Amino acid sequence: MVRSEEQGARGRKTRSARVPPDDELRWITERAVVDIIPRDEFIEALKSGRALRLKMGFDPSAPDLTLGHAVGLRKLRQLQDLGHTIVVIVGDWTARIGDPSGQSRTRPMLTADQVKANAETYLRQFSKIVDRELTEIRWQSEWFDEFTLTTVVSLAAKFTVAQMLERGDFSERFAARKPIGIHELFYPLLQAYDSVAVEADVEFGGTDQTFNLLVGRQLQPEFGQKPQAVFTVPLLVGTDGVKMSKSQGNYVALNDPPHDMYGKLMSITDQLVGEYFELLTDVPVDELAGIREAVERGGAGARDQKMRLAHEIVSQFHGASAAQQAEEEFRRVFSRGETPEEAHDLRVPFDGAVSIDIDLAELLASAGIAASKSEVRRLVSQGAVEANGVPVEDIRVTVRRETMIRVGRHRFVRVVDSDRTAGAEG
RNA sequence: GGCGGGGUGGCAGAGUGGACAAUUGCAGCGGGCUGUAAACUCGCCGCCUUCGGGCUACGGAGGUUCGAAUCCUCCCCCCGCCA
Repeated sequence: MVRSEEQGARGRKTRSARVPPDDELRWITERAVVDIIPRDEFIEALKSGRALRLKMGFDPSAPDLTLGHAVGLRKLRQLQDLGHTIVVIVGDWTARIGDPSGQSRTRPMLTADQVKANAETYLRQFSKIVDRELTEIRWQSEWFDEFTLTTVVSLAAKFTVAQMLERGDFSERFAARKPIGIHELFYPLLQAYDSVAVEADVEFGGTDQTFNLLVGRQLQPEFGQKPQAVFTVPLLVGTDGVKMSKSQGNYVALNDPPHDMYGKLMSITDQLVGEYFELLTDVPVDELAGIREAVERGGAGARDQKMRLAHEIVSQFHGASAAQQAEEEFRRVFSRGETPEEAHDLRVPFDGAVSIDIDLAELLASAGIAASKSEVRRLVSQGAVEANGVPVEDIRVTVRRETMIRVGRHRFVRVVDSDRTAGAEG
């Protein structure tokens, strides 16, 4: 019914947006931007004061959003604040195909329930950056469920194999005689059709999406629509300086608790600090050069810049006081080597005794702190485990209530009396 | 339809009858040094263990053998080329 008010691209009710002053316009179109196609047209559109429909899609195949996603979402937020409309596409169909970038295999089909759950988690994280209330959320199944073989074939008929081979990873695989599934060719097509379905004015994505976004731009005129502009943002590099990806474990998730997020940001390589500031904070552009220099000089100054970065970013997602706490905790544990304020409690029955002997292997493995008992033995033999600051030499240790056990650099657990805890709760 | 290549630990990729829980690289984990950076360095990296050893593993099922990731049979799966 939303659609009925806005029949067709030309008949759509035009709403207005605020026209940004020049400096803001420059921010929008230059900072954290790789390419805008066509640039001039996009800028004209922003100046026209007409509310644009800004499309961004996601596949509900993996529920965790990372700081990498935040780059594009922050851009969308900026535009949303001007009064433009964000249209989020839940890619419940494309998720079944899996974006063929990389040599990823065909993913298992997700059940409708999984998709729904993932989409919900996604949107919750999404809302940390953009205003969900003002966002139009659309599911691909709204239109693709209606598709027949006829529709599919005629859609496919609008593109050629040569056009598809323009895409880097396809042409590389083709050249290397590596397999390319026919269904993979449909990924860009379906994504492109989304743009038609929602009448997108602009589509956003990381640079790895450029090809897909352009296919949308090519397809729209076939349906009598004005071709969308294509807006690409940089891909955020992972904490270790390599491409950020979940399988590498080098990402910062938007859902990470404050101290984790803070810690991960403190562990990024120095060269990344400037980039992270530029892409993920509102720190003014003229300060960026100074930050980069400070980091380059190394030492405590570099660390301080990193702390500022961590503070800035944690504040965005968890608020200033959480950021403050995370920072204090960081200083306490890593700068001063003290034990953390908070630690996961492991409940052990003391049966009234003051101290008891426990099997660390059993305890840590069953609590999920270590992968297996063997691993605990290894850790102990390598001197990686300490109890109340004293290295543990045997997997059998004597502990008292509140004994703090440290595993490696940043895993802490506290032994508590399960009897007492139970009593206190009841 | 014809011909060929291949399925080994998170990945890549050796091994082609015993010395293989399986070379090596990457990733990961831990110690040292530091700024939870980088670089460097040392160690670990299937599970269980009373530390003697035991168990499970090289696509699946059988078989040959004192002994199989390695040989044989059947099956399943993947890939390329030609038509």
